Amino acid sequence: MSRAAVRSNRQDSQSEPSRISTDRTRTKLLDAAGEVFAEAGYYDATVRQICARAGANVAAVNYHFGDKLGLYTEVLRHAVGAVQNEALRKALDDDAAPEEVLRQAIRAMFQKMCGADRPDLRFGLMAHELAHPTPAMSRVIDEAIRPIYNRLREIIGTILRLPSDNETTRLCTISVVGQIVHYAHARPVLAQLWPELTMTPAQVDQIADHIAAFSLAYLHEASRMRNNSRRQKQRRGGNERQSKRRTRSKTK
Amino acid sequence: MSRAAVRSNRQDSQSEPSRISTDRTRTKLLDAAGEVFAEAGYYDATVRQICARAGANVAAVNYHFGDKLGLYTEVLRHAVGAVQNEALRKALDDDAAPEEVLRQAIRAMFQKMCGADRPDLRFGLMAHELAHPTPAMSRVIDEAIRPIYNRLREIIGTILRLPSDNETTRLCTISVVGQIVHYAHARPVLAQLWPELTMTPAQVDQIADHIAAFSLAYLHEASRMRNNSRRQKQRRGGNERQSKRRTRSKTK
DNA sequence: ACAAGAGTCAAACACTTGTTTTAATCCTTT
DNA sequence: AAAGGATTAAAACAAGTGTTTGACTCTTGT
Repeated sequence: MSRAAVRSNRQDSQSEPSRISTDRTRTKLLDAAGEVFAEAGYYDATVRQICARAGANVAAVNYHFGDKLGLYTEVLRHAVGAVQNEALRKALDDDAAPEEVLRQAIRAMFQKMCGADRPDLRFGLMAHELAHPTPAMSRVIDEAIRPIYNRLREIIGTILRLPSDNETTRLCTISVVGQIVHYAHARPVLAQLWPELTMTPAQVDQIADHIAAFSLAYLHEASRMRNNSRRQKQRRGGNERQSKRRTRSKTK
Repeated sequence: MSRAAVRSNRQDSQSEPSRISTDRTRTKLLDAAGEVFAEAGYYDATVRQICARAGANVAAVNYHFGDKLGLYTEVLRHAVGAVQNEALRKALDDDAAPEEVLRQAIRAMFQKMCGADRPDLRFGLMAHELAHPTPAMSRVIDEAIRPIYNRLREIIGTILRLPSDNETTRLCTISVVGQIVHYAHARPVLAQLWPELTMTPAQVDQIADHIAAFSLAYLHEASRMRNNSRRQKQRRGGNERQSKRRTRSKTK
């Protein structure tokens, strides 16, 4: 207990030049744990499984990280810090039309979560944290989930012509990510309900596009309605076509 | 082992009038297991927890049901068979406009999954099975999930003017239930992202209505587009305005 | 060179899980 | 009332978990 505690506090003095030595098993442990945690989640992952993949002894986890949760926490720090720039980040920071940004963001998130290629660490952790929160849930949310959620709210708020902290904006954001996450969560169930759902790369793109189209229908409709009512209020006769009365009556 | 096997086969001769005796602990076990399984899911639920709530001995589970999975299977059979008629069933069998049926169905499902009142057994099992499938997944899907899924496809297909086994119909159905299930799955995460999400009865209704409106926007738009293109194809010059070019180009 | 400490390893520990055993109790039938 | 199977109860079992221990290297600073 004492040695482990001392060792796990070593990160505080990481700037010391004295310890340039091995640390190889620590790194291998971190890599293996990232994979296993992303695949199986915190609870189903076992330290023996992680150590086997890392080629290390069972005691290594406790020696280097104190305990299993310490390892998980450290994996988190690395995962969030390292992979900050990815396809999603690029899509989110693009300054194209907000509709196109949203479409690309949905595509990126969906591929990361459901794609055949090795699952992204962040999204693997996110998915499992959603289904089965760990003692580190707060950190996962604040460092991995909330930034994405906030950026999505900005994009969706722009399309809706509403502030990003508006209630409708929030509900729509949850609707969008809910659709995405559902495929990741319920994949085996959906596969049995609909065997043709094989998640080939082409199908992944197709589903992502569907989610985007499905969501944009409401976002555009709501934006249009808001625009109309505001224009109606201001009584500015304009050349803008307001042939959307039909749409509104149908929606009511 | 032998006695347990014999005992668990007793259900085959349930029509015999000879065994009207106790069976009380068996029933209490079944009730307690239903609650615990619906709350915690198959894996997190422990037989000791179930037996404690039922006031029975640990060995009772294995004596009456063979093993934990046998108990779970039996809980399933009772849950599906008993509660076949509920609010959702009423909503799904209503013959109002399909939009209204869908709205009510969403409301009923959402309340069952996220409402404050005691969670419905079926939906509790469904939710956990989605997140963490058990060896009985096939049965849960076939007996609890697939009927609802098929009925939803019929309703949504009607609105879309598409057959219920059409691909778009299936994708839309998954989008609808994905939104619903997401609130059940990710409740703690959503609560931390948005503390005002307290899931009061009023808020539950509000969210359900949002999901319905969000989904109906696309369903109506797609139905409208299909209608227009078909009319366009038939070359019947009409008074119908086809100012939907804008909508379509935006969707592409 | 050599003592001190960092790092590793096999083994064991403490605990929880589902399951089984063995004996005691209950209840029906004769 | 007695017999005998059905049911319960306490305890132990076997396997899996995270964790700790203590001996064994190997490097390192003096």
